Amino acid sequence: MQEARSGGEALLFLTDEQLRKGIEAMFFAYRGFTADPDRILNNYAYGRAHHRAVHFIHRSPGTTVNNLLGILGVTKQSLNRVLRTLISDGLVESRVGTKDKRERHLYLTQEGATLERELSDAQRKRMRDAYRAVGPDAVAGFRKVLEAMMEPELRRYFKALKDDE
Amino acid sequence: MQEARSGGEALLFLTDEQLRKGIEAMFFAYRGFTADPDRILNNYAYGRAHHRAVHFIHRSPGTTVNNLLGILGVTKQSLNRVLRTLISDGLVESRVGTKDKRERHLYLTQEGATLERELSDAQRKRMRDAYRAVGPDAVAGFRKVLEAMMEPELRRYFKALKDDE
DNA sequence: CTTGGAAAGTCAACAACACTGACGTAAAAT
DNA sequence: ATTTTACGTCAGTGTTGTTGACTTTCCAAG
Repeated sequence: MQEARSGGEALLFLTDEQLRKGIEAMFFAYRGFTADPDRILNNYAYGRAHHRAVHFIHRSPGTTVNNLLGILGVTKQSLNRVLRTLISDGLVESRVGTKDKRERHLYLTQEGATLERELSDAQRKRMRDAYRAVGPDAVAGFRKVLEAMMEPELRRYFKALKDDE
Repeated sequence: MQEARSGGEALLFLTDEQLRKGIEAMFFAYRGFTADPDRILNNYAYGRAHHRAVHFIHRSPGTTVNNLLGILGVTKQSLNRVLRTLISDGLVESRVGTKDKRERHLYLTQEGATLERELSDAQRKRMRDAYRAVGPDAVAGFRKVLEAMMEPELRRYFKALKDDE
C-alpha cells in the first residue's frame, strides 16, 4: 500500500494517498478549467470540440486538417463534423492548398476570432486569477508537472511551441 | 494584448501568451492523465464515467447516490445508467440505508475493487513518474495551482478531503 | 505516361454519455 | 396528512467519439 520510501527525501510525499489526492485535484481542477467556456458555448449551441478547434486554428492560422488531428487526438471524421458546422456558420474559412490541393488550410473569420476571444478571455481570466493566488514559484512547478504528465509525442509538440516564450 | 505589468514583479509572467501556454499545457496534460485508464477501460467496454464512479466509491465506501452526484457533477439519470451496469456486472453493491431507507449506499465488490486497483495503479504510476521527474517543490506548486483553479464548491470539498494527509 | 497506392478530406451510420422533462415509489420531515 | 427528499426509470435530444466506404489529389514505380 505505502510507498517504499527507501530512496530519500524526495520520495517522502509519494504515498498512494498523496497520489490519489493529486489525481482528484487534477479531476476537479479540469472541471473548473472548462467551466467558463462551457457556459459560454451553451449560448452558441457549440461544445468543447468546437472550442478546441477554434483555439488551435487561432494558435496556428493556416493549419491543415491533418495537423489539427494530431494535436486534438480525434479521428478526422469527428473533427470534420465540427469543422463543417464552424465553416457553414461562418466562423472558420477553409482554403484549398496551393501547393497540395488535397490540403485544406484553416483560418478564423472575424466572427470566429470574436468567439475565440470571448472563450479565451474567460479561460485566461481563471488561469490568471489562479496564478496570482499562488505566486510565480507555484506556477513554475505547475507547468513542470503538467509537462511531465503529457504523452511523449504531445510533450515534444508542446515544447516546440514553447520556444517563443 | 499584453498584460499591463503595472503591478510588480509577481505579474511579469502573466502575458496572454503565457496564459495560453498554461491553458494548452492543461489540455495536453489531461489527455496524458486519462490515457492509461482509457486504454484499460476499452478492454472492459467501460468508459470514463464508470472509472469516475468506481474511483469515488472506492474513496468513500458507503457513499450515497446523491453524494456521488454532487461530486461528479452529472445528472442522476446519467449516473444511474453507469451504476446500473456496474451493479448488474457485479462490480458495485448497492445497500439500502439502515437509518434512512431511501438512501442507497454504494460499495465496491471484490471484482470492483480489482478493476479500481488496475485503473488507479496505472494512473498513479503516471502521476508518480511525473512527480519524481520534477521534484517536491514543483509538486507543491502544481497542487496549489490546481486548487486555485477549482470551482469554489469543489475546492471546499477537496480541502475537506485533504485533512487526512 | 500510365497506373497503382498512399494521403487528405468528406459523407453516413452507429455508440457512449451527457442533458431535460416527466413520472413513480418509498420514506422522511413538517 | 401533506410535502419534501432520495432514488429509479422511461422517453427524447444533442454533442462527440467511433468505423466503414468514398472521392480527389499526389507521387512514384513500371
